[in-house]
Amino acid sequence: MGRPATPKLSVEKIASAALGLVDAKGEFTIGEVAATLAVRPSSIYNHLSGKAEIVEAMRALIFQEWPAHAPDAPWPESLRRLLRRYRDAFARHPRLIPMLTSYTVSSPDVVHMYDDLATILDSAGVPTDQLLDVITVLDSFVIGSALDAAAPDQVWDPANARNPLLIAAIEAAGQGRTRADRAFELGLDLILSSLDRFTTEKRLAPTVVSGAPRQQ
Amino acid sequence: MGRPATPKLSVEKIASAALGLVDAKGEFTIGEVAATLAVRPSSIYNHLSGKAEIVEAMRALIFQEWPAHAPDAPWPESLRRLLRRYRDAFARHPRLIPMLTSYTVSSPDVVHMYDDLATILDSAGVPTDQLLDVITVLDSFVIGSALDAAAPDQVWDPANARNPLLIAAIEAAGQGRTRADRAFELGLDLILSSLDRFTTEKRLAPTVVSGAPRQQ
DNA sequence: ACCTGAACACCGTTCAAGT
DNA sequence: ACCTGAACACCGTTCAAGT
Repeated sequence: MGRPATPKLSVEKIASAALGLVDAKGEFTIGEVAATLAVRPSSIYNHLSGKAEIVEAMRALIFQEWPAHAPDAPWPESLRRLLRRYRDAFARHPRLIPMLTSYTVSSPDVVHMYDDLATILDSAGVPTDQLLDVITVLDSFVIGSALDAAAPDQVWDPANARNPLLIAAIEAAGQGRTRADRAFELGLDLILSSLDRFTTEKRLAPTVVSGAPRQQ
Repeated sequence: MGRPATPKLSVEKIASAALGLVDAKGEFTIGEVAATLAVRPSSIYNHLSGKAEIVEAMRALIFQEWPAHAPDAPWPESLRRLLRRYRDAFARHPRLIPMLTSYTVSSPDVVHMYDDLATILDSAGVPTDQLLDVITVLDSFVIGSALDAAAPDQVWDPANARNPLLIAAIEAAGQGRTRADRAFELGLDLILSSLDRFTTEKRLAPTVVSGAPRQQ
């Protein structure tokens, strides 16, 4: 029926509708997004060029308004806060995470955060030629932890284990988000305390830098 | 044409054909798998009940013949070897990784490895009620690192960065797998050295265990 | 500039028919 | 037991037509 006086759609409305569907059911189709917005599927293509672009718009949505770095805390605390906020941005939409695992790092929305990260690590004394490696380690841990938080509750089923030690460990640990959160904090402790210790020395893990031994 | 004298298909043949397609093009369709095996798409369903089961068969394929734990090395070395092997199992098929990120942990193929992991960590002195948290940390880091290794080469594009520190860091670091491998080894160093230090004390990061502070 | 309806190629899955 | 052909519902995408 021709174009309406005021547009019925926008990139944000589309991304937000898709995000609602993913949160609720773990997936989305163009048809469902269109139905949510009371529109025909082909209308979507006036605003975005395909499904992949909808996913990118969803990524932009959850990283929207990344707060500027407030550098007044000592670096371990700044770093800890940044990494928590980063993981939380993912963990608020657990079913979305698997859709974002391709080329996360290049997304322009996240670049701001890496800029902050670089500043903090530099102030911590990480040498320039190891800065990207440390960023990669932190990034890998955060994304892996977000995926872990996205996993269903019963992933750690004692029935799947054979080792009595593992069975006991599963029963001793909680379930769901509490377990995932606790593990994330432990990982932060392990990584940051090593960083703290190593940066007081001249460089990190010198034996490894020149060439890592591969496979046993 | 009815059934052949000897079956043309098997679960392994199907998984292997699909894996070849994913390695080559990053995705697969049932039709392509069927074509590769000179068979009609509907034939697949005599062996597997759908696309999701093909993915599970691919997971089983890459974890096939997980070697039994040889516990003669000191634990840090055993742990290092296990984690490298775990990551390599993924990293050999980088484009497959995003398909495996849902419910990784529950897969029966991987359980064997977690049994080994529990044994090693126990011998390292990790208390039972923290064993699963440590396993989760290691698992998150390995999976995050595998995803990083799967990322295309140009993810770290200096053009995307604004912070001069980050730009310098990107230029100082290499590209592609070498960079990813180096970062993985650094992460192992950071995590394992903390583990080593903390397990000589009575327990890991005691302040965090009872309840993690969330969001700044 | 933006919504619509019709049309397209393609995809996963089912199932009766065949040996 | 296992391959086939036909059929299905569904999906992403294109595009000329309408205002």
